[in-house]
Amino acid sequence: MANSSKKKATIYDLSVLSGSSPSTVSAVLNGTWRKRRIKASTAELIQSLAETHQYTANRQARGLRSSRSGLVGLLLPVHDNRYFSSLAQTFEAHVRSKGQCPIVVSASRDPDEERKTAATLISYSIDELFICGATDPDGVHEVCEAAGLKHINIDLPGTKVPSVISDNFEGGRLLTEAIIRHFPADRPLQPNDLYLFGGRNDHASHERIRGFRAVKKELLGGDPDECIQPTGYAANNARRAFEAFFARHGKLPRGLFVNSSINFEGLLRFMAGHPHDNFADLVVGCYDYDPFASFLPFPVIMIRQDVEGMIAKAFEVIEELRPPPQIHLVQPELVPPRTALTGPLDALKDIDR
Amino acid sequence: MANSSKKKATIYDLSVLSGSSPSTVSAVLNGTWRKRRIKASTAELIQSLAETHQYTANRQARGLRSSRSGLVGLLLPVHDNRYFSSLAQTFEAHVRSKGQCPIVVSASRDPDEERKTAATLISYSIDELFICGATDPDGVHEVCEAAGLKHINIDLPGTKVPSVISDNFEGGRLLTEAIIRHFPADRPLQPNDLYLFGGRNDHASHERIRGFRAVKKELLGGDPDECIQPTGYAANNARRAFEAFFARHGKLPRGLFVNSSINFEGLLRFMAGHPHDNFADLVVGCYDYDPFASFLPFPVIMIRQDVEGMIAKAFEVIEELRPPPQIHLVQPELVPPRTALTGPLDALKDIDR
DNA sequence: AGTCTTTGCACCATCGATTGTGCAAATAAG
DNA sequence: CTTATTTGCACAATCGATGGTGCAAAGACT
Repeated sequence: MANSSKKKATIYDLSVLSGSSPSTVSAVLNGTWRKRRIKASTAELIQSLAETHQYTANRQARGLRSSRSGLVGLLLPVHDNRYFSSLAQTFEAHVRSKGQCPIVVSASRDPDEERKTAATLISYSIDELFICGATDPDGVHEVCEAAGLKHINIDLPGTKVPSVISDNFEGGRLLTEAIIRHFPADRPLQPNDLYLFGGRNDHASHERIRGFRAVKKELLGGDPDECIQPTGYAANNARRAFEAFFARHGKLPRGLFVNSSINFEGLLRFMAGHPHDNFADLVVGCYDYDPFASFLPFPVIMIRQDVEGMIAKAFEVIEELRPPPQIHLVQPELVPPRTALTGPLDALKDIDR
Repeated sequence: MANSSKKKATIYDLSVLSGSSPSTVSAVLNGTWRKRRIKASTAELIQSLAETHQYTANRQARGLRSSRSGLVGLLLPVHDNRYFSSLAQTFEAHVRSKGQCPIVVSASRDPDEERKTAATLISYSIDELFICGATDPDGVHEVCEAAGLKHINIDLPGTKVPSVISDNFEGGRLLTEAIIRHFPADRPLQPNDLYLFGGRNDHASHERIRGFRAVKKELLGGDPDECIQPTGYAANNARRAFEAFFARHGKLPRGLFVNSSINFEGLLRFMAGHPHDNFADLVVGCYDYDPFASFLPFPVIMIRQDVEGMIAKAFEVIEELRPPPQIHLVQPELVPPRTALTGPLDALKDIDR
């Protein structure tokens, strides 16, 4: 409460204290002082003053002048999901390692909110925007383009700038094949036993479904259309779809391809209301990885997307000068049942104990 | 590419276009124009110009002048965790509903990084900071205090400003009692059968442990010290602790109180390496809720913290003038096995299909 | 000693919005 | 028709940092 009082020190304060001009102080504190031929002793004086007075630059002022902010944005569909939150975690680490400040915001898969959110971020002069899982990536692109903001798509592709996404076709194939092969040869799956639930009208779902159908036709020799049940990315929609199926058939399909952990939660909600033994012969493949889901009391085969790989690739591509609007595929990984993989949190050192 | 070209429109552009002064334009666009007695027709003209030229205010300039930014910060330990990410999700909705912009950042439970991160946020002139699960809340407080920034603690309490946290003592009691009562009367739990794994040297763990020990002594009549095994909030530490126990006793305790889903993941990692039948008689209580964990092939009793309640309370308290540094307890909820609860995502409308 | 070069720094405009103040023109009051 | 009031807006300082430019003093060189 004494001297280092209420208001933050500015270069003007330090200018008075050091007897130098504000511009000299600025140059010293932003590192350009050698280029400006400031004497080392002057620099040291100012730096020590800055230290004792706890100077930190006002980023709004700096950003206003330089029209950069040091902020890097990540636009997510939602936070509350292990896939997206691990993307956020990994993204943050990358941004921080470049000395910038991550700003993670969600837009609920609403195209309108996506654009508005992007506009808000732009009004803070963010330096780059990573558009992740957007429902309308090209709509967000327009907004960014108009502001001259560098941006890139992740998870769901757009057509105007590069996109880094999972190889959903291959992942869909892998998962479908694993589900089918998980059934013993003496009780093989029939084409009508294997359903895909979840997903919506987006690129990822389309590709996964394409992979699903291709493998199904190849291995089971049939692929009825009704086996595809898109439900959107909402747990309760998925639950209703399972209820509807159950109402019609008195059971679930023996093999389930569940498109995303959110839809899998819908399956849980269904299960909570039905006796256990309905699921004795069930094999679930889920396009997403969750360690707890992997240990459920029926075989759960999962796909883990390569979050670290996607983020790394995205940072690599966004640094390029004028990258073509190309799709970069990153291979996902098949995870057998009862597998506990490590994640981004394992990279953190644990502090006490 | 035509006229609405590369650079963003400013009040000066609109000033020229409208024939008014920049200050008039500013007043019209920030809503203070009535107070400034601007003619309605002038305001309408400027507003329509702003519309057609897609004007959005430069927030850095506004923030510089007004020393407010419209940014509200949330400092998290980590993103990649359902508890914290649902806090983020809920926080975001609250901030957005107030017309401000949420900025969610994690600091890895590192006290030093917590302070640095807070300082960074402050340099962007954020308006408020919610300090969630900080290892050193009072350290962050110093930084905020020095900058005159309103702040509040969530999840882990500090001593300088109000804190909104779960009633961990009560939650610990509830969970412990539920674990004990889950065992049939003919094979009751012995004091040596019930262990607590996980947590660290923080307020939450202390309180949960206090609740655990109180109930244990009360219901089981004993409470050996070795039954408390703090492992930090790291999955691999927890795994090692389970391995160590198993090496000594050839089995796990029949009853497990697992302090957080992160530690529960450590249990999964342990389980992945051991045959299934080691867990036939196991009951797990976990201080955290995860829908998938709730359906694991052994009874899992969970605690769900009232995320919505905590966030709402925190926003309520932070708006008060000079709130005393008091702890506000929010009651958590006991979740029986095989329960699929809804979460913040269920509030979102699903767009297509 | 005189000229040229280098060193070291100060000055000032600038980024875009906000806001206190001042002052004409329009209107009302007498 | 004159004075008082209200209306409607422009002016200019300000927030804090940046970076181009200019210029005096110190040093090098002939």
